[in-house]
Amino acid sequence: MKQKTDLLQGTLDMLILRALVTGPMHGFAIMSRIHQTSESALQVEQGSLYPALYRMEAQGWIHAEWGLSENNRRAKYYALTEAGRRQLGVESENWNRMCRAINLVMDFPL
Amino acid sequence: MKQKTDLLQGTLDMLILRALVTGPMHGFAIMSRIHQTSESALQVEQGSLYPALYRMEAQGWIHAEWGLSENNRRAKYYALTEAGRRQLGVESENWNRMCRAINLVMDFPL
DNA sequence: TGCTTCACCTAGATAATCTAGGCAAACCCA
DNA sequence: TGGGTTTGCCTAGATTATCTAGGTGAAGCA
Repeated sequence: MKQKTDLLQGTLDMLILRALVTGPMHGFAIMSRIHQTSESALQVEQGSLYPALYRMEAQGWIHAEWGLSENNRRAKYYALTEAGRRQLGVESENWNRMCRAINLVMDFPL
Repeated sequence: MKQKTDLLQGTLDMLILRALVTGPMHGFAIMSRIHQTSESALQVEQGSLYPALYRMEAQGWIHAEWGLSENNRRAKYYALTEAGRRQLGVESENWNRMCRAINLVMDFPL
């Protein structure tokens, strides 16, 4: 049985980029942010998050820097780059297009 | 580079089930139907469609029967079962929940 | 001292979809 | 009659994203 918290594939990068628009955050905070703003409907697993952050840093969409968290623990802060901001635009548009297309099919008159 | 026609993973079964609500159809027709009703935004590949149809028949969501197409060619007609109709409800609800959740994150105030 | 929470990391499994082929019959046209 | 195009079905293997299930270490608290 699938978990209801499974993400739609292809949306994780977009969600992370979107979370970072408000400013640099560390991985753990990104996780909680997505969980909270989605009203607990979305739960990103750590095993998905960290590889994604790596991928995205390699792509140049985000930039990492070690720092200290609010709780005085070492944490890696990720910040959106210019390329990341552009990528967010692309993915966001793509998402809207897909959403619309699927809803066209779903709402097609019987 | 990803094709813009790539489907969001997890939505294919739902789209097929939805297409069949209007009545039994063969695979080829399901493909065109989805393409048309989505205004060409969605393009299901045959290599995705047929395995999906098999999966879904094994699950008991659809029932297949050989027949003749409008063009007088042999074609396998798929019909929605009762279980398939229920499944469509489940997946449709799930899709709406996910959509809403993602949009909550995307539209979160800065 | 020991438990819990925060925070990061990774290997391997899982599963959905796509790529890229192939087959056969019907129709059309020369 | 023969060849090309369209219709329609099928499959093996690659790709890729995400999850599962483990792990580490340091901070804070009792």
